[in-house]
Amino acid sequence: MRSVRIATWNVNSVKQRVPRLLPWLDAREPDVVCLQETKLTDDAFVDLLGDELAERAYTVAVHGEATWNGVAILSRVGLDDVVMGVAGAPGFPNPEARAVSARCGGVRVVSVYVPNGRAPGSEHYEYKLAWLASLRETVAAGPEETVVCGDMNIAPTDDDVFDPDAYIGQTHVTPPEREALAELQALGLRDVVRDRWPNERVFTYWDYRAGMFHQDLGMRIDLVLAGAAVAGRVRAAWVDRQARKGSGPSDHAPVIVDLDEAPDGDIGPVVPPPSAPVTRRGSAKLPQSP
DNA sequence: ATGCCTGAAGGGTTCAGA
Repeated sequence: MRSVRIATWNVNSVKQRVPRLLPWLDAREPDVVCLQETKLTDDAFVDLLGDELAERAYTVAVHGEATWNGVAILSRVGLDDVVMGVAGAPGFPNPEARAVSARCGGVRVVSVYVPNGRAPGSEHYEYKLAWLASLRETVAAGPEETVVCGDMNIAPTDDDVFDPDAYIGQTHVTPPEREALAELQALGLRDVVRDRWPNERVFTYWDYRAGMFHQDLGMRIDLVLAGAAVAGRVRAAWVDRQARKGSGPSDHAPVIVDLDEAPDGDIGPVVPPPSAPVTRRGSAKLPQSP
């Protein structure tokens, strides 16, 4: 099969983001797109975008609700075995639309919007940890050919925030959150963007306020976590900062990952992918996939 | 003054986000 481009993007209201989402789809031509914070019911999503997506050959799996949360997967390389939500996951207090998964192009793709946590020690924080434990249990059923994509609402390390001191006492950086993420990754999932840019300043979220994006004061909380069979195919992995610029952006940028063709028959050795293009610190130029 | 933006619901404001 041909190479596959997978992207994930917290759009912060797909209704507000239509003028950015459609041109972005046309420019980047992703084969699979995981969306988060769609903030629409399934019917409203299909009414809003069904025709536009069909014109672009995307099939859609939506799992949404009014006002908050909401996830989706768009695919033009097949969309089978769709599963809404995470089995056994807690609600707050009722179940929320925070996960949808499907088999796309031979890969089990999971689009997730992990609970925010609000304040360490709060009820919502405990909910976040419990929800992550359920996600881990579900992924554990078959991590090899799985890719978990989305807004994890956790910065994996201090290198993933602009200033660790600015986050003392905040969610997204506490040891229990990072441990929950590490336990998910311990199933064999690779953080493919960090693997590609081990020493770079890479963020995916910048607060709307106070010119945070302009100053590149952000966090890396939107991740692509790939099982071994997927991680071994990664050819490029980058953050599309262009989509955070200009008028009417989401506060998150998309993450884009290109996979080589799946090997035929035997899997063979898992070799490191060729080195990615280097972006200079402070450069306005985007890392481009080959 | 965590609410310097932004979005949603709903009503002249509040809550949520990370």
